[in-house]
Amino acid sequence: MPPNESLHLSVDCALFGYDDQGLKVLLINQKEDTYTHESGQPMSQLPGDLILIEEGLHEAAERVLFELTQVKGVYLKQFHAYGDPNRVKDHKDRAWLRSVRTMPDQRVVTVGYLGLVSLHDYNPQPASFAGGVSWVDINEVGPLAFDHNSILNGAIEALQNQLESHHISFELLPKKFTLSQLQALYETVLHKKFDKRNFRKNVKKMSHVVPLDEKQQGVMHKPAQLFSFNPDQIENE
Amino acid sequence: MPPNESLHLSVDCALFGYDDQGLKVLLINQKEDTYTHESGQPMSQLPGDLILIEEGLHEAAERVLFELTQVKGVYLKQFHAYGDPNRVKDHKDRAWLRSVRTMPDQRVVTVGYLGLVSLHDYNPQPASFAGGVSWVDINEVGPLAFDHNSILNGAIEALQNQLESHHISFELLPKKFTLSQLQALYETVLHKKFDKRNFRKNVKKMSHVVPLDEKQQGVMHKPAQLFSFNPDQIENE
DNA sequence: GTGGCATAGTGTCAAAAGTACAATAAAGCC
DNA sequence: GGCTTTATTGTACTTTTGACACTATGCCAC
Repeated sequence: MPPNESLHLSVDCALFGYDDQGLKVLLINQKEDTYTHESGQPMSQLPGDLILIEEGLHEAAERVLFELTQVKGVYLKQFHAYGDPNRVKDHKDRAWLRSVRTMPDQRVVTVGYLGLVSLHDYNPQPASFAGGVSWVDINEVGPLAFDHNSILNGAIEALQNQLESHHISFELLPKKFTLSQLQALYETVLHKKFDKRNFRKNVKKMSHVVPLDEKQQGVMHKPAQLFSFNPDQIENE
Repeated sequence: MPPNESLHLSVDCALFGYDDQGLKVLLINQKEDTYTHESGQPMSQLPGDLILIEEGLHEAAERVLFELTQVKGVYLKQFHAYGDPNRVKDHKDRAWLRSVRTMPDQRVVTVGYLGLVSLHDYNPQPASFAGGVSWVDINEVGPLAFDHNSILNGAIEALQNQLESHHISFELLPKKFTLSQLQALYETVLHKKFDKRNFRKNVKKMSHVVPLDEKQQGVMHKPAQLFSFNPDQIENE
């Protein structure tokens, strides 16, 4: 009667990091010699883990990220569940699964979480992570383990959809930022150019973006005014 | 090492039906005498079931709905996964779980699916369903089992968000419909009034809403022109 | 067959939002 | 002081949105 007595559930996190060099995603490289592409390059994957029996989904995603980055309090949001019965049955993934799981043949359903961090203020260096973890530019992600390319694409789509509607851009920027930085973020994430004057006109209508009495320092050009986000101010918008 | 050896996974479906009387959701009443509210009213819930071990999530949702309504091919879309470790631990739900599950104490994570059917053309009568199934107006849904009220709210929100962006209104209307019906649908789902002339102006810009050479019949007033959706036409919009 | 009833159908004007576009200002460097 | 680099600002035009009220057509009752 319990038809899925031995089904496993995991979370996979697409953690996006942003800085002036662009939008990146955190990937893990497996060190197993056997777990490589045909070229011999190590296989990368999104950080993820089976959830613990007493742990909520969101909690599980927080744990996975904390174990890798030692960072707490990052923005995290569920975006989709992936449950194809064959999603962990691909030949390329079998050897590695056998080496790390006690039940490598179990079906695994996974819930995808989207995470956001700024790489400006505090930079969670790959060096501080468990070995084999790195930030990879979103445009340079190769083939990943399992169905992680699909999951990543789902995450990117969710990020794009939410950027404008959910006031989450500040999760990717330093606490104090310039309007040019904000514009560059929008252009990077949405793959689209904005007119500078029109963009600034729109920002001035957002009451949660507040100008500071402070200017950029140490740049060899006219310093820009700094702004910050005031999350309390997100009302009538 | 398998930390969730005995975790269960289910799907729950919020199937919405629409007709001139409004937007309704399909609910199941349990017949167990012990599974009631304090008032003695039977407890209602969203249709759902544990997924089978070789079955995809979407497939599982289709199966659950087919078993209840005998209808295939309804629009179905995943919207959120619910994984609170205590979501099936509430006192009110225990007795019923013990009566239908071999492992009633197992944690159950569920994936919510949103379904849409038109109650105009073909009406899946509750009578044709397994006993105790009924359409309940969306504004008259009482307390449901487990966390099904949250799930239903999530489904309503997803429906509202997708109505405008995803061209799904035709899933809720008869194949041939009037513009007044379309407008009433929007007003019901979005809880918002629209101006008749402006609404029609906008519809005329949607190339996938095509006018037919046919008029309403059997009404005791000026018959309206009929329209239909052409899904192929969904391009540049 | 006329008058009443119910819903269908239609256009204009003003306000708001969006879009295209270029010159001046301020800081660091040499 | 002149050069380089990025910041900052406004205007004219177009498009979209929003408010608003009367005529048309079919059925029914009398």
